Amino acid sequence: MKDMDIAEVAQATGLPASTLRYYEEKGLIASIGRRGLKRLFDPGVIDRLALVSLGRAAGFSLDEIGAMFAPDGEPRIDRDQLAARADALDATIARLAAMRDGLRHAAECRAPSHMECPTFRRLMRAAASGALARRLPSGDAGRGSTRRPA
Amino acid sequence: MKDMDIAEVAQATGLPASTLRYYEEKGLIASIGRRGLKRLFDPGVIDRLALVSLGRAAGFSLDEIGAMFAPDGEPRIDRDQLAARADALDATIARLAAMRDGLRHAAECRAPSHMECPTFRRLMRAAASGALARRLPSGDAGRGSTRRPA
DNA sequence: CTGCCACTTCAAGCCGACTTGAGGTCAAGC
DNA sequence: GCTTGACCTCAAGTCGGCTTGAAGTGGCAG
Repeated sequence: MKDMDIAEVAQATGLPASTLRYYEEKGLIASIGRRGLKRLFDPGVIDRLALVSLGRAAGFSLDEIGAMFAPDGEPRIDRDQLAARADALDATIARLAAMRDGLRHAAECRAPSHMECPTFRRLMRAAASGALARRLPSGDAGRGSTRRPA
Repeated sequence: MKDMDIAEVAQATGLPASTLRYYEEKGLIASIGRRGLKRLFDPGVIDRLALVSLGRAAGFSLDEIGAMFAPDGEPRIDRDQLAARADALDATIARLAAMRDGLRHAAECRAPSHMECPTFRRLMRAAASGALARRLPSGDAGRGSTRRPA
């Protein structure tokens, strides 16, 4: 197999063509040329896209993923960065596990109202204190969501 | 303490006044009146906001949270809904744990390049297949993010 | 009574990751 | 040679959860 057009890459990866164009624009992938207007991709782009998907699944932003490819191409991925992300995931997991346990208890609790269940109230207090607040793994790219330092 | 103005509620909850206005607009909280233009809140709003924070931490959207308060006020929360969310969290946790293990391994792996580490490659394949894709707990409010059924 | 400033409203902006739509190009098949 | 339709570009829209900014109001200290 030689080079692929965008439809073939889309087919192979399951990603819509619009996403592939967007990724190219962001510099995450590169086409090797054109036939007329049409982009031609090297089959290696498939692996590259798998790497992008992995990065996304791990919670990295597209910009962060872009930074992981050395400007000249190869996937220079920092092991410290991976370890940091793993730690962040651990923290997230702990947070989610606490929520899950609390919810599970509240779902099964026989108190007439949730407000009368001590576990539920404890959970509420934790949430109000911000201890359970939704913060994405790390990266901290300051979206409109998470609370500001006040 | 009688009723509170918006600054006091903000102070007590750590939420910015703009957020409180936004929540009121969405029907998540209600002011009990005005002094001039200024909103007055019943101190009970603090608990209500704790509940909202809890819902957010559990991954519910503001609309879903709004639906959990019966239109007439009280927090009628469906236990099935809580159980479902707990299950969803379990699935998310499993996914994140898999990622964490994979990242940790890749970070420690002595292969000269990540591409030569079988564990890393397995992870890449899983990500490419969509098995690790970021899908929010449930709710499925169809944001632009998660992949469409094709 | 006056000035101040904390509050108000309303519309618009922002973030990330894409999607969508209008309008254009061109390689290939008939 | 002509049509077809898959591809192209570029701008704008989407989604949720807020924030921000301009312009207005009015309770309360002095």
